[in-house]
Amino acid sequence: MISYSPAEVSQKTGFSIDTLRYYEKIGLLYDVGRTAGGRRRFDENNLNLLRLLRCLRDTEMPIADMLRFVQLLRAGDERRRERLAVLREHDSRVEEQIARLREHQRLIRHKIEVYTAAESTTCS
Amino acid sequence: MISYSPAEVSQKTGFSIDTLRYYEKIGLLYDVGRTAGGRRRFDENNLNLLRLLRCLRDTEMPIADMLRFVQLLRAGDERRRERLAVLREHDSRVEEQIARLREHQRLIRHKIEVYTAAESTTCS
DNA sequence: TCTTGACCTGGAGTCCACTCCAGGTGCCAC
DNA sequence: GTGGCACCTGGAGTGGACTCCAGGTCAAGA
Repeated sequence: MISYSPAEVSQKTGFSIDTLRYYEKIGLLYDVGRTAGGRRRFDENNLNLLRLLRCLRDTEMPIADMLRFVQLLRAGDERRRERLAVLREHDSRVEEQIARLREHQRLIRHKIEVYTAAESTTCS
Repeated sequence: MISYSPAEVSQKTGFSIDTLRYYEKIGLLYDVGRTAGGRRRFDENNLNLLRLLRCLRDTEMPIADMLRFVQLLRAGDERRRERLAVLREHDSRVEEQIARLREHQRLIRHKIEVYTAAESTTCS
């Protein structure tokens, strides 16, 4: 099976090597292989998990929640429903997040228009 | 002119009273009135600025950048173009942010389908 | 064989944006 | 005039998520 060095994984996932070590230490990342000399070797499974963690992280899921999710993952099929629930709930939070951003963008764009129209310094 | 107590402003803007004080201390919020006894009284200008700060904050603008923006605000009309530039640039970052969220949402939704379809525990 | 760069560990340090605290004062209703 | 709540200040503390460090090891090329 193909395996990857920390540097390669860092490059592929955008997590720093320190972060990879940190995630492994706290249990977010598991089943990471080692060479005889003790160096990490990451496989496709590790990479796929990291890609999912990247998504969850970038959509504001706190580490503690990701940890619970990973525990459900490791618990196997009997907790599939719970994993599903976590993701569904998170998905709707992402939806709200996007809506909020759009809302804020509206005001920012309004300000842009106002400044483009060259008015006074008051914050109207 | 109508003015508001810290508690009212906190309620209206969603910033805690401590945060209002903090923002004033670091210079994000300026020209806040006081009663004879030293209590803050906020006016419509303060409120409008806070509303804008809320948008910038919620769209991930760091405090340091907001501070630069506020300095441009206070500098008056001659720096209107720079304010405009800051907002335009930020607007496009918000756009990217939304795009990234959508992208991540796609993977999350894919996972949801996968789990709904009841498969193994590997992170595929 | 030697060098060099990537990697290892545990633990301390950093950064950001607040949030809390102690000790004191203002103000309004009763 | 007094009780009690909202508010004041400077400064210390917090939480989350890394990031850095010292001191050592591994491994591939010259």
